[in-house]
Amino acid sequence: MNKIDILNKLRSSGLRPTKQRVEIAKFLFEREKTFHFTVESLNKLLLKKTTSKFALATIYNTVHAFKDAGHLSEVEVRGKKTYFDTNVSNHHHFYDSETSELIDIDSKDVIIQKIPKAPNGKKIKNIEVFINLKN
Amino acid sequence: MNKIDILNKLRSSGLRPTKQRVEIAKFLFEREKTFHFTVESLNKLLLKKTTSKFALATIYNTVHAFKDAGHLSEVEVRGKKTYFDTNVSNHHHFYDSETSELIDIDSKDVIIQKIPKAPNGKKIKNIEVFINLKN
DNA sequence: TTTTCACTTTAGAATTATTATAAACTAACT
DNA sequence: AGTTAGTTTATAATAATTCTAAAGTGAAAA
Repeated sequence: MNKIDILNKLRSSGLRPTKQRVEIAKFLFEREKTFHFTVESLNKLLLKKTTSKFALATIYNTVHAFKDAGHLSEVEVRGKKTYFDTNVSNHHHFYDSETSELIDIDSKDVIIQKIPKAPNGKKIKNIEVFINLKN
Repeated sequence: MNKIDILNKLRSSGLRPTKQRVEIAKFLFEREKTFHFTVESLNKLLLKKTTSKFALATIYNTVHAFKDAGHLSEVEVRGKKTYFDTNVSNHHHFYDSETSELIDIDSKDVIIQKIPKAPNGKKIKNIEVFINLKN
């Protein structure tokens, strides 16, 4: 994903391409593999890998803006931290609480044969399968 | 579940049956249906339904002691709050984000046909299926 | 190009959920 | 009843996140 793509990605989601957003977008989306991070870890990485300065609130704002625009998905893990995932396709997760590591599971690799029907008047929005690991 | 059962439940899990624990246990376990709550909601309910006073920290301590003893299970939901569930059997959940309501799904009602094998050296501890609802 | 202005960033304060602390209290063994 | 280890309590501390108000900046209009 090159600079033009990044700018288009931002503009097409109604996000003004500011210096910070472009830097963060480049850092997040110019990579081959999917990437999991917390706001805290992203902050540290940006400090190390870029020359710009970022207020923590800006990182929160930007990450949530990307999430709302569908460029990131949010994964909540037992225990405080919220992770974000550059993989926005429908998929599931392993969670290794030893290492606090989140690992993608392709949706093809999980087949659910039977689910209950939604309560009256409700519909199913999505199904998340979360596989907790131990050693 | 009567008073004797409550006392046994506490004692058998190494919990000294203090006034607060007995009150909380009665409130949580003397009911037919499973019950979902947050520490905050439990605090409000205890204020309303009992005459004792409870420090918030006591509610946290007690709920976690019950959890550690296997009398409650913990369910984490996208968005800050941690819920507890008096249903400690293996089961799954609907989550209705409109009403912030958590609804049990019997494990019989979910059949998973295929899951990936755990990463190298890891084992699967448990699988949580979380069905998000919309209107 | 310059001006303008709504959208952004920033630093720091505020909020929220939870945990830690240390003193006062109490269940239960002697 | 006396002792003690486990408990409760109020309060402070912590951690993640959101809010605020001022300063800054894309980009549309002049």
